Amino acid sequence: MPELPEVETVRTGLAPTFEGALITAVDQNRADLRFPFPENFVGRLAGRKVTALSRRSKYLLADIDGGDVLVMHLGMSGSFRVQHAAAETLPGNFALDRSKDPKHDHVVFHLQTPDGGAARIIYNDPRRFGFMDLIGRAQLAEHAYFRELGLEPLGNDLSGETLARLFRDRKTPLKAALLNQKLVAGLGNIYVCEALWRTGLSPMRAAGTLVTPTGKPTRKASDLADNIRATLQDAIKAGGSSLRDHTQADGSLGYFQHSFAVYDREGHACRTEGCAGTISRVVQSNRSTFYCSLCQR
DNA sequence: AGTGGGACCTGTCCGC
DNA sequence: TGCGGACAGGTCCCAC
Repeated sequence: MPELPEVETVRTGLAPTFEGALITAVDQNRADLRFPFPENFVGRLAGRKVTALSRRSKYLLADIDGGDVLVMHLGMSGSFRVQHAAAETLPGNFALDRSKDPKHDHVVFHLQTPDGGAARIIYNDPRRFGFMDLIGRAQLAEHAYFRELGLEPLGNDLSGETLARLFRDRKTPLKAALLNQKLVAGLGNIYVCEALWRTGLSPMRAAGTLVTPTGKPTRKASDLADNIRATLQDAIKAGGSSLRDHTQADGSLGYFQHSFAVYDREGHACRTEGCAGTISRVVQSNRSTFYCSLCQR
C-alpha cells in the first residue's frame, strides 16, 4: 500500500501505538528484505524507546532514543498491523489475526506502551520489495535514500513555479517526470494518473511544454500543482486506496479506490463533465498509464 | 545527462 | 483442475 497517501495513512495508524512505546524485543525473521537488515538490527532497537513517527515521501521514520532513526519503506506489498493485548486479559494474550499469511511476517516489534499495556507491530511483505534500515539522525539528510529526494508535495514547496523550474527543457513525458522521485517525492502510478486526468493533461506530453520560454509556469503547470496536492489530500482523507485487500494498520480498508477517475478503469467512460471519451491503458516506462485521450491533451 | 527497459519477488487472475 | 502468461501501489541498475 505504498504511495504517499497510503504511507501517511499507515503513519497515522501506527503513531498512537508506536510513539512513546518501549521496544521490549524484536523478532527479525530473515536476514534480508529488499536489502540486508543493518548490522545488529535487533540489538540496536531492543530496550529503546520510539520518540516520534514521521514520514518523508514514501518513507516512514521512527525516531529511536539514543540517536538512530528506523527507516522503513513498504515497497509494493508491505503492510503493518497492530495488535494490542486486551486490557482485561493477561498481558500477552493477543487476539488472533488471520488477515495475513504469517509466512510473510518478517519483523515483529514487541512493545510496552506508556500506559503499561503490551502491543505488537507486525511487518508483512510478500514480495519483499520493502526494507528497513537504521541511520544516525545526523546522517539522515545526506543518506542515499534522502539526499536526492525531490520536494514534498504536501509541503509549501509545490507550486506552478517550482514545477516550471523542475520541468524546464525536459522532453520526458509528464508521466515519467512525475514518477521521478528526484523531482517530486511521493507520487506513484495511481496518483500520477489521477492528477494528470484532473488537470486535463496527456501523460505523453513533454514536461517542458508546461513552461514558457522565459521559464514561467503555464496555467496548466499551476493547475497541475494544485491538483497533485488535492488528489493526495483527498486520498489521505479517504484512508488511502486499498487494492487487492490490503488493509490499514487497524485492519480497516481505505476507500479512495472508489474515487479513481482513470486508474484501473480501462474501457470505462471518462468521468470528465461532458466528455464522451473512454479510458485507455498504455504502457510507459514499463508501467500502466490510464488516461482519456479525448480530454487529456 | 537523461531515458527506457529489465530485474528484483510472490501472489492472483484470466484464458486455454 | 492445471498451467502459462500477464500483471501488481516501487526503485535500482544498466545499456543506449
